[in-house]
Amino acid sequence: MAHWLYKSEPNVWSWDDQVAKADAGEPWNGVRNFLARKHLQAMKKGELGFFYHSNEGKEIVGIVEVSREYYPDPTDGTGRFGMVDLKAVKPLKRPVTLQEIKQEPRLKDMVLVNNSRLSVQPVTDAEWAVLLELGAVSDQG
DNA sequence: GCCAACGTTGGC
DNA sequence: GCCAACGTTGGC
Repeated sequence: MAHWLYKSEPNVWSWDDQVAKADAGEPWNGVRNFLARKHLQAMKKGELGFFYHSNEGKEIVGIVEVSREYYPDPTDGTGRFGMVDLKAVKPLKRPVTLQEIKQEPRLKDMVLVNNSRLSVQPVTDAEWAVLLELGAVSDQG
């Protein structure tokens, strides 16, 4: 099962906003980048990802799950882009900061480190495990 | 607030 | 199909 990472500016859409939606979930609209779209299209319902706060916080704060697979994004007038729905699963027991990630040798190849501008990123199984460890979360597969 | 990096657009 | 210009992102 693939894993993902979603970036959001907390003053626009924060982890707390996501949690408030509970099982209803929230459309992850607004992606206008072809590589990010490719990742959205590859997602399967039930796959897990990290929720990352960019600009403010600069840390991974929670885990989300794909609750609806790729479908058209009504906010895109060109009709080229789509989105998935995400629902909050659980917060990390302790947030993992970008600084920590950069200092961890096992995470040196993370997309977050090497292509920080990509808003939807794949996370490898190995990276996923390390981040769960740093976030003090043990029971996610 | 600055600026480097990068993706997209559009003219040729 | 190239590439310069432009806009945006996001760390600092």
